[in-house]
Amino acid sequence: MLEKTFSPAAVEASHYQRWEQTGAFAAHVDSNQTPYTIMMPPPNVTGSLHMGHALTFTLQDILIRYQRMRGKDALWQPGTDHAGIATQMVVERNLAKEGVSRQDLGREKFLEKVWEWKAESGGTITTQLRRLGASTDWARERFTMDEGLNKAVRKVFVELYRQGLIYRDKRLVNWDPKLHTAISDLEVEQKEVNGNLWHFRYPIDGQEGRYIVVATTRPETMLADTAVAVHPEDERYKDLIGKYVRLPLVGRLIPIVADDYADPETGSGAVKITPAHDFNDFEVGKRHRLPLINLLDRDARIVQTFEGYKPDANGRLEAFSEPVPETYRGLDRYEARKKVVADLEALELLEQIVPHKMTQPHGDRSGVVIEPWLTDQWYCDAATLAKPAIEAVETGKTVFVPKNWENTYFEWMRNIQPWCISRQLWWGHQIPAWYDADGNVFVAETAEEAQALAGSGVALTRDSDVLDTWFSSALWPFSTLGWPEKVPELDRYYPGDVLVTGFDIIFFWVARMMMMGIHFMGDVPFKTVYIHALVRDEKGQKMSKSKGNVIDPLEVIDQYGCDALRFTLTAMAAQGRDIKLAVNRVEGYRNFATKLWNAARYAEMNQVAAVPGFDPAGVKLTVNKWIVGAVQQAASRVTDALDAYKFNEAANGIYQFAWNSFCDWYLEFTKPILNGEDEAAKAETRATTAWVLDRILHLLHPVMPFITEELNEKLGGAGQTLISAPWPLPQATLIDAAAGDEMEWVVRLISNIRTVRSEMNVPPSAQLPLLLKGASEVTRQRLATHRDLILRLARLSGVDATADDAPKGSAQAILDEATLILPLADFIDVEKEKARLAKEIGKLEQDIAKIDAKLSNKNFVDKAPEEVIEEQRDRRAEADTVRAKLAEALTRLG
RNA sequence: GGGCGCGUAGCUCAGCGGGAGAGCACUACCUUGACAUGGUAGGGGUCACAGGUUCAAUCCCUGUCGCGCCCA
Repeated sequence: MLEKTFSPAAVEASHYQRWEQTGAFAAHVDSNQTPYTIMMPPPNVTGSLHMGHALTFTLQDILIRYQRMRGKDALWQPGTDHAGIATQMVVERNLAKEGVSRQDLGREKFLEKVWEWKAESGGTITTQLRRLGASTDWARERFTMDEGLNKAVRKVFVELYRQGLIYRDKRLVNWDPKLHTAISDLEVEQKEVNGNLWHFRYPIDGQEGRYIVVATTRPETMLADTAVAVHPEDERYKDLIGKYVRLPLVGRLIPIVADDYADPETGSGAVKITPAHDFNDFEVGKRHRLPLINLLDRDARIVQTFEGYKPDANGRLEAFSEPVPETYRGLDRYEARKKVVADLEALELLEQIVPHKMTQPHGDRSGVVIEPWLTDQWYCDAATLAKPAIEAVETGKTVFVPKNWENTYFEWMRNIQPWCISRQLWWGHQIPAWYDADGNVFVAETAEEAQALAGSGVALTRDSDVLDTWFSSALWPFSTLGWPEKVPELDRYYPGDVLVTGFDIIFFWVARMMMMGIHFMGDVPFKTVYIHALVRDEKGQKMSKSKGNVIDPLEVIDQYGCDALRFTLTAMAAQGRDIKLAVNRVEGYRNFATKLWNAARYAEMNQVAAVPGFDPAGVKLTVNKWIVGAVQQAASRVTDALDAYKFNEAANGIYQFAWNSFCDWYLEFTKPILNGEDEAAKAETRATTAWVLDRILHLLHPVMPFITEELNEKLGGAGQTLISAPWPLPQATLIDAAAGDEMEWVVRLISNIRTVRSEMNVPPSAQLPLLLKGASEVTRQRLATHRDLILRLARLSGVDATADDAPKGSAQAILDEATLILPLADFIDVEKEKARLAKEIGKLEQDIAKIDAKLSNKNFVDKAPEEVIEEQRDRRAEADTVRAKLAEALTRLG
């Protein structure tokens, strides 16, 4: 006997363990079944499960469980990402508690510490994934720093280098002065801040007393100015183009150049150019072949000596150096700013300070202001790799769902910049490049090969930098399968079927997997990209620790059960809309689990048990034919929804069937049968009930795996675990339309009587007789068939057809051709019943008037399709019949 | 500034050319032999606003207002 309520905590762990131990999650590379692959976006190894994970992994798990039940050889490839900066920071923070820095340890010892940390704490997220019910093939779990994946990374790097798609370049990068590494554009967050535009007077060389005013948001960079730019059409400055300025504080002579970049509307219209410290200025510098002067060190402090680079006629850079005015050396960038402003003011070269709103780049990990900085870095020629990746989406080889995300993808891919792939970190894939004493570079997969390239005896030093974490993530769809080894998994599981992820990662990851997958595998990495929503709090705000509005999925699971959380996220996962999650929604769906549990409990109490060999096509009773057909409709709704990634429709489809059809009506309909004497009918009904319940468990299993598996086991489910059971495909032949009509009529009859009773305040305990006037033969037949359940559910003492008019003091209602008469003189308040009928009639008259307006419109009758006109006529006739009968009933009340 | 999306019942959201829907909340009644984490019935919406297309617009188009996100 089942307990009165379902206790998720008691069964979740044991079912999960059993699934995992019996190999239910495993893909079978030798199987004859069609493969179905989902590559799990590897969560950050430092991470712990948040609501966004809960959503994305629930949806992936639903797809995998569904396709597994459809008979596919399902591979859900799990793993974690080594997350370069994040992991290095975590380990450094731990070391700092012992007063040790990574520099104290040295690279090798530090990396040992990272691996130690990974062994101890790196399993947090995968343990939590198990609590979510994720049915991934754990035996195949990979880590982006695995030896195998490292091999893939080295091979890819070397091949791209040899193809000229990876190169070393001196360019401006986004430099994080706190973490001491370059970061990619995507790791930079633009934030609006209140700043100033400082207007400075720069003296024109050779024209005593004449100045040009430049406006800047970053005064300190003036020390490294190498030009002033004005717009070529700007009348104010036309005569100054080609002249020189004597840079204050430094004394450097710099040209005034004409460039469209100078906006006559902004500031003074003249802009100082610092090519080594601003991305726009860098481009201006290139156009005018200006020298680049580096002003800052890796901490964003003023250098001791300016390092300059002067382009020659071929654009090659030639190094030079210049002294830095002594008083600025070693100053932090903000101290330098104050001093520059103060010094210029003292020289009466500060014209004005205008408050100015601007956007400032911040490192997404460190939070500090990012410095554009001139360094040597490795770049990947993303523009070339992007071309076939764009084409693959244009031609539909890869499809985005919902489709509008293609725009985001195209927008970024068509304007893609060179991808800076080197990072000045220790934790990550070290770049497979070696240098000789002269700085010549040798790129090879191993030190031995590099040595061979350089020639024996040449002393080589390996590049100390590592690759951007996303470089290894980009290979995930094939590196996890064993590439570059030629293993059967590659043929079988590549390309994957669908990638499920949030839109925030389209650039970081989806785009890069597309580029690498197509380049190295010759095919797209996945056929579909399903982009789901972000989970927000109930007010629509992003969940964040600082706001304190975080809902912890594990706490929700503890409180309401994993199934309730999964169902909630699924039911709210409508395409194209963020999920605003409120805990009371979870409670509501927990109640659904309870409802299902109790339906099963009821079934058990009534000796309902699966009948081997039960044939749903062979049932005789109308009520059973009806529910068998309704199961098909539910199965079809759920199946179609899952195939179209409409997760919310799938959840609602099974919810409505289980609760509103099966529990609310079928179980109530069949109570008189189960309590009756007809043994054949009882047996058929028990068998049908067991079968329907079993179908519900199947259809619900992908969304609510635990309760369904538990009930399947408790009810004896044919000795098979649900996770491995076949999916209930809808069978149209099992739908009996006549049975459907008949039971729907019964539902309407009962609902009608209940409404009248309720509105007339008839006590629920009172049993009333029902008379039907004008009932057709079909209606009489139906009445006879379902007499018992109608009496029970409508709380009637009897039901009979009659030819007589309603007795005095009757309440009346209309059901198709028949008038329902409830003689309730003892209860009825005639005035109230009159009012009730009048209200009904009023509603119908409004409907009729609306339809009449349409039908009398000549344009409508001429132009609307015939079936629409016909439908309106039918609706009018029906409404009019009911209205007439109600009017008659009203008259009879006197 | 460019792009994407959203404004439908008190709340959270489906629907998307021909009868306004769900869950939660609310009101009334009900401890009826599965379930009060329940049952039955009910109230509640000029589908943001203004134009246009159409026989017909919550739905398509244009604009306005408000909100969110992404990119510069």
